[in-house]
Amino acid sequence: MNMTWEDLKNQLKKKCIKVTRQREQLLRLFLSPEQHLLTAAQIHQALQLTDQNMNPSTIYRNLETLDEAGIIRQISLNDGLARYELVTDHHHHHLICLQCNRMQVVDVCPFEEINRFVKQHTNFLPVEHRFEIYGYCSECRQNEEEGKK
Amino acid sequence: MNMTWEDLKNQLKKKCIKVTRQREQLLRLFLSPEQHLLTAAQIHQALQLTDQNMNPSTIYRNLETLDEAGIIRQISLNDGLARYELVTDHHHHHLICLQCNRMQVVDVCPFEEINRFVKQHTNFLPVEHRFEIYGYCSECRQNEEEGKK
DNA sequence: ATTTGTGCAAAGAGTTTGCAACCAT
DNA sequence: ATGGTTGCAAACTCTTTGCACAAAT
Repeated sequence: MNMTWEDLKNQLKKKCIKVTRQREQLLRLFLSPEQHLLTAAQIHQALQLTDQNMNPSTIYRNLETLDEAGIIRQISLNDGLARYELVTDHHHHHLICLQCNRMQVVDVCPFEEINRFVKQHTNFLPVEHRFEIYGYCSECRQNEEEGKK
Repeated sequence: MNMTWEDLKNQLKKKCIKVTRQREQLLRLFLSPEQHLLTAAQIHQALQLTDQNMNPSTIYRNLETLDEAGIIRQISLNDGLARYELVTDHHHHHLICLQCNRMQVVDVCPFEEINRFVKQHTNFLPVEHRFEIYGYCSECRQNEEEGKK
């Protein structure tokens, strides 16, 4: 069900993108479930913590390459920083905590109804959409509660 | 129904933000219906076309001031540039053309149903949300059609 | 062997900040 | 009068680019 490094490696090969150490390190980050959605800076920092550090140029160039190849996809949230996530066939949206910025995935999608509405009431041709809900995650709500006691 | 410069001026006074020439010029841009959603660069350019030019620092500082005062609100779209719109009591979402980047407003909002779903199935407390649909506006679709003939 | 990718350094955008002069209240 | 606001210049952050060397196919 979940994607593995082997899956990603196959995608790279299929698209004639060379499998380098740097690309492996970068892509492996996205496989950890806690790190679905990463900025260039977070990637840079995460790699420094583990082993080698990767040059920012390399990170940016690879993010662009992988985005163009459809292996990852860019998403922008309210802070204006470019974030990336793996492309999967699993359609989803995000719940983003206003306090800790962690993100969880939610499977519900209102698009079909809206789509009908838009097609019926406007001349606009819908192609893709983004839907993000901002609020407070269970952990932050719990911490908040405990702080009050 | 639509907001006027007098309305905005009253909001500034109520919040003890001085009514300067620069702030009037900047806010008046948002009153034109074609210019709901503006980047700092678009503001800079628009003001140069009309009369005086405004220093970028002044634009950025005022966008921040007005955002904090709740008179305008920041929105980020897929290109990662910060955009601003007037805050109104009129809840809406955006249709953004992938070709010309123009934006139209749509009143339909799926949030209530999703809200129920999220509250029922997660521990997340929803506070606010964003929903943008990307596609092709009627004008661009028409131009495309005519290009084919 | 050839092509593509990497690190480094420098350059480029967009944005922020310190400071002196200016303006709204 | 005075406290907030502006313009200018410099600084800062994030990102991109040119080039020589290194690595993957």
